Amino acid sequence: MPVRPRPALKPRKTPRQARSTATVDAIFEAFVQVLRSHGPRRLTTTRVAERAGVSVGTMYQYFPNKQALLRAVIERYLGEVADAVEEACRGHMGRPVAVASDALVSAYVLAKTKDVETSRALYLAAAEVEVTELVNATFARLHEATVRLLSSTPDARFEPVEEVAFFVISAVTGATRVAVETKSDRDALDQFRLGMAAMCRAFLRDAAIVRAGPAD
Amino acid sequence: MPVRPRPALKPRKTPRQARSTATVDAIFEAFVQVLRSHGPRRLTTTRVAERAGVSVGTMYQYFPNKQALLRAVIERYLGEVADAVEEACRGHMGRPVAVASDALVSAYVLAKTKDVETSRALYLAAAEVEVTELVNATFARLHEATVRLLSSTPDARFEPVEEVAFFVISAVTGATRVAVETKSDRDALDQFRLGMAAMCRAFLRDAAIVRAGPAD
Amino acid sequence: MPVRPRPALKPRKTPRQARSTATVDAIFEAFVQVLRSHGPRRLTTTRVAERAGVSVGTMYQYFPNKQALLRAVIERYLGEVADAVEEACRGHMGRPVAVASDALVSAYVLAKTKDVETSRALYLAAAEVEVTELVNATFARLHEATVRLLSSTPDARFEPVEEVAFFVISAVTGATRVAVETKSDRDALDQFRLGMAAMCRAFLRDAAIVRAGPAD
Amino acid sequence: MPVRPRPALKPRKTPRQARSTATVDAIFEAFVQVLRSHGPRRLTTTRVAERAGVSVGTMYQYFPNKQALLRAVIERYLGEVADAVEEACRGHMGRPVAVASDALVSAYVLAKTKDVETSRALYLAAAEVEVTELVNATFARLHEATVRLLSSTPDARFEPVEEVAFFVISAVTGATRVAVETKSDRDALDQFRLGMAAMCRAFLRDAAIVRAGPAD
DNA sequence: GATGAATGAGGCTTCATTCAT
DNA sequence: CATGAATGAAGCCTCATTCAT
Repeated sequence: MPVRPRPALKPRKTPRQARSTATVDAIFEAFVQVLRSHGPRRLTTTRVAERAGVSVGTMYQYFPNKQALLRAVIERYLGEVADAVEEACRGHMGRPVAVASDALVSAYVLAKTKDVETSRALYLAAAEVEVTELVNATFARLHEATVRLLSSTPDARFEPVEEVAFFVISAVTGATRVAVETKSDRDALDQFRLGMAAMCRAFLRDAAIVRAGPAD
Repeated sequence: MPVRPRPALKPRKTPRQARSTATVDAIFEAFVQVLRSHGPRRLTTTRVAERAGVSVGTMYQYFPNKQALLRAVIERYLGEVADAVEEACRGHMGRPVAVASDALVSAYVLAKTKDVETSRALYLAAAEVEVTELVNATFARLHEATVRLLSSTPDARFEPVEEVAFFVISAVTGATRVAVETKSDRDALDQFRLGMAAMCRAFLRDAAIVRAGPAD
Repeated sequence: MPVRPRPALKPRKTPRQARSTATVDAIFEAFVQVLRSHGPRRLTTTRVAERAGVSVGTMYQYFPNKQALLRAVIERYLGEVADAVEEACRGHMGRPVAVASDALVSAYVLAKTKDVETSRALYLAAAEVEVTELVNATFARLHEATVRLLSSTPDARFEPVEEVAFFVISAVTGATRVAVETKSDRDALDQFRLGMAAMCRAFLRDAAIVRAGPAD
Repeated sequence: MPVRPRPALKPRKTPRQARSTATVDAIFEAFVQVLRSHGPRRLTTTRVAERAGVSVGTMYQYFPNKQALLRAVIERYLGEVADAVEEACRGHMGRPVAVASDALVSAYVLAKTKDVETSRALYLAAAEVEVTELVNATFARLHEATVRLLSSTPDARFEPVEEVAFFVISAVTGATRVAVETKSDRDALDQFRLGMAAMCRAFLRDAAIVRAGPAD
């Protein structure tokens, strides 16, 4: 499995930045809206372009084909999520397990939950085969960050840390998916976040090999 | 067959049971195979019929349209999974939390893991809007069974059970999805099952309000 | 609109073959007509299907794509031409150069000239890259047949036959193309045929190394 | 520049001659290159402009549409060929048939053969309906020049000279096309030229009505 | 019943041409 | 004037569904 993010799918051209950024944003936004309102099978290039307020031709100037558009949308979205998690991990290296775990879970859930509707829509799009590698690569990023984080905790050691990290990430990403597809209101989602954090904390406490304290 | 009434999509006819059962089975099997080999977008009615060894016309005798076929396949599959979980729950009512939890998790993971390729394929098909309700209904069945199970444990009480159950089911189903999409070999999946069980056990131990023992 | 002729109350003699043959013929005919009336660039699958009286879908059941259709049309046409020439060659092995030459030229020109409009149209289609190999292969067949024919003449020998044959075939096919694109009426074309025969006769007489007669 | 008036498609503007000539040349060159590398169907205005190093907009300043560009390219090319042949004819008026014939054939074949790749490419482009008239007009120029040449030979007379000329031109142009599409290396093409000259000489010797010599 | 050829709407993509900058 | 982004008609092809045999 490829581990690192694919740089791929640049827009075909890079015209005046301002305009093109706006256009690309509009297309991304339209993509999500159409996905939401019509479902993945009725997500057509024409509909996206129309919704974005540009012609198909224009859209094809930015994305060489539908697949590329799909990948670009997913890539940006997953990239943001992974960025948020990585930053949280970097910011909590060396902290106690419970703190680090909470930070990790919170970062992920918040990122996914910031705009539930979008997250929900993109889960559907992520089922397409041409995007599997992107999903896997993102999972790998999350996994790696978690491994690093868990390796840095002063109060516990995990063995094998890769496996423990896999459980944490699987459970968090998987459960969050269910939550996003199930709940819409802020409160419920916040509550989910706290609950999920508790679950991971519990699991990690259990899985930990307690590190000998310096004293005694 | 699932316990609860199926709301929709009966075959149009019910002739000689033996033959029609065989045909429907062949179609279901073909559906999954085509899904696996061609992906959800190239899953066409013609291809499924061809693979199943019947004509499209015949297939339309059993399923009024492609959507109905999709729903029937997903329904049967999810039904089996939910059946397995419900049975496990029924079989472990009144047992200690740890035992009950392990049984629940194992039942689910085993059901999903019995035929990984099929499970993996159907995750893709389940992204279609027309099966969302089915997925939700199944989730509800799992949730309900879990609530019942957790309410029956003699050694612990959960408050609110619904929420605790939600976490367990979310984590288990979500993480299993990740595992199914990530791992293929039996050993890894068995190991995943044990790990997941451990995670839930830990969470439930933590979440439990210890019940007063009979003595005192 | 469906093409199907009402079979009336006759014994169904012609099951599948008849219908598909008729359809393929109709498509070929339509192809040529559209080519004639719209030119190669406006030769679209839709237009051909429409003209043939079938739906695009039906056309795609017979030909997997436009290219395949193009090749099939050209292949059938060039095949007939090459067949005619080969037969003429076979039928004149061992005859004197002048006779053999005339037979060869006549056979080719007649084949190309039988239906000038079609020949003219197909010259346009033959410019497409995906058909070059077919054209070359046909040229090779003609060349080979000519080589055999010229090698069999009792009254002359050619050295190297391959080259002499190349000139004959190049001139005949090339000039015929010009004639077909230039003239339409039977008389002019017949006259062209005779003139071309004369030209080749003259060339071959000149190129020949006279064979020693048996006597004297 | 050709002798006879060009009927169509002047550039829209005629500004600083130097620059526009250079631009037009670049466009023509690009046209041929794109034709060669992408084939006639993928010969797009954008690609040509890009290859020529100008913007599409600029190209449309010189040629009102793609068709006009196509015609201009073909016109220039065919014009050069016809010019070469006409000049050869003018230069050999009154010479003996064999000499005149050789000059004619050589001039044509050399012109077509000077840059085989270009000639080959342009044969493809010439299949478009909108250049038929150009091709015919060029053929007419060649035919006329040949008629004049054959009418000037002191040692032979042809009857009807138009028809004889038609055969010669048809065979030469047609066979040359085959040669250009078949052979690439200089030697083979030179050999073809000599062979073709021989063929025409033979034909004309045969077709000639010998002119009474001055004596007797 | 069973069959599968036929249908045609609709999806993706290209490219000649225009026009605001 | 030159530029090249934007346009959208039109091309190719797929596939769910029907219906005559």
